[in-house]
Amino acid sequence: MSKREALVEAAKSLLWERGFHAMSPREVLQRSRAGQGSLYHFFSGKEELAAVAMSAVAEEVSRRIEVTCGPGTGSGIDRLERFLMSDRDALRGCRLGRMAQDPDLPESLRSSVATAFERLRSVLERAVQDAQREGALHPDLDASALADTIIAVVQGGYVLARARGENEPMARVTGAMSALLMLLKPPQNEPVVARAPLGRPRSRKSAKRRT
Amino acid sequence: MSKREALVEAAKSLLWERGFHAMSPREVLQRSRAGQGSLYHFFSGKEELAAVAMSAVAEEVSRRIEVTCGPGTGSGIDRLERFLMSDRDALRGCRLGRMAQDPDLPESLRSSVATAFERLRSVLERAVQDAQREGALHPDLDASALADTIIAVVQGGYVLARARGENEPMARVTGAMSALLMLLKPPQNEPVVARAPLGRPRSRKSAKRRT
DNA sequence: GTCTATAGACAGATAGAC
DNA sequence: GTCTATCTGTCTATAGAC
Repeated sequence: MSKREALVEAAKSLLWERGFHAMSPREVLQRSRAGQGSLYHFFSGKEELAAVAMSAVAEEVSRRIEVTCGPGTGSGIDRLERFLMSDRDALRGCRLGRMAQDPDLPESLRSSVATAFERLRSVLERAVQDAQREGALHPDLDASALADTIIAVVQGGYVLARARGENEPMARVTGAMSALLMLLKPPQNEPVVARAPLGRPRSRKSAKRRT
Repeated sequence: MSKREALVEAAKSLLWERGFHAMSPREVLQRSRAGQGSLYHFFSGKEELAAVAMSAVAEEVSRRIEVTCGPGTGSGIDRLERFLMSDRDALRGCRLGRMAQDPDLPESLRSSVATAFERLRSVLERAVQDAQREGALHPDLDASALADTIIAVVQGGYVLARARGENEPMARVTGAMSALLMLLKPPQNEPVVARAPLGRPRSRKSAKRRT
């Protein structure tokens, strides 16, 4: 492994474990067994190294989701279920979500995180649409918004898990969300006459839109 | 306002805006117009000041939720709706959730965050139970897990909003979650004969439990 | 109680030899 | 390309005068 690769690998693990500010050149150098010279030879400084590392992480995460939950890996509802119930080390935190919450995060890293979340939403949106087509999910649901909501539940699971210092809240909320989806099968095919309206009249998109 | 109060107020705002590590004594001192002496007279150091500030924030947030969404403030479903649709400056971030994600956060601050989330869950769990009693929400749902899931959606909304650099994802996911709840009215009262089972057989609690 | 001055450690970056 | 030595700034904390 080249020194450059070693530096990026060290940066990736440190970003995950300790965040951007605590990813000091000193520690990166120790882990990668490279000297200062190498770091500043390949990169303009700490930020560029971190940006390259973050970009790699985003690509890895995106690709993995696409492979495991993309179209062709099962029914829509199965893919949603598979995503929700993936094994997660909640206390370790999400490599993407944690960065998003860092107030000091430079824009060069944030944009990678944003792109990864976009790709993830795209995969889940497709799964929701398939589930609706397959009759496993209520057709009135906004696929794009529901996809983001499923992502939000997982991200929130990380937050609650870290707050409590236990993994349990993650399984708790992903399990509940999964149960919710199971309850949301559309009305049965038999000719149903004028069932009660589904919730009060409201736009299916978010009701408020700020700025 | 005493110097001590001024220090705590400065710490509270800095924790929110910039996080724990960036809350430097230097900046706290500038904002509070106190000198180094005052800080180290009232507190053992940065960490103790931050812990006191965080505890105050947690208390404020908890109390506000209890006042606006607690029992006696409307029907269960209205209280859940009110919580989900509260005005939030998503880009500014959640004072509690952001701290939870900080890898460098000392235990003395984390525990305050944990307590606040516990109180919040308690308020929402009560609202879910009331909604179920009032026939506005499906009785099969686990009230405690659903309460945590609603919290998770909001926390995830913050993450997605910050990742994208826009407020919009917050309204998007809270709106979608709200719509989901509206679809989850229990089966109508009319004697329904043998409707299809609600989702596949599964425990209502989280399906997996780690550790 | 509150202040200023200063210590000691480490951050991020540069210089220059090999 | 890779190294070591060094620079400058900031961090958290302490000292000691008023």
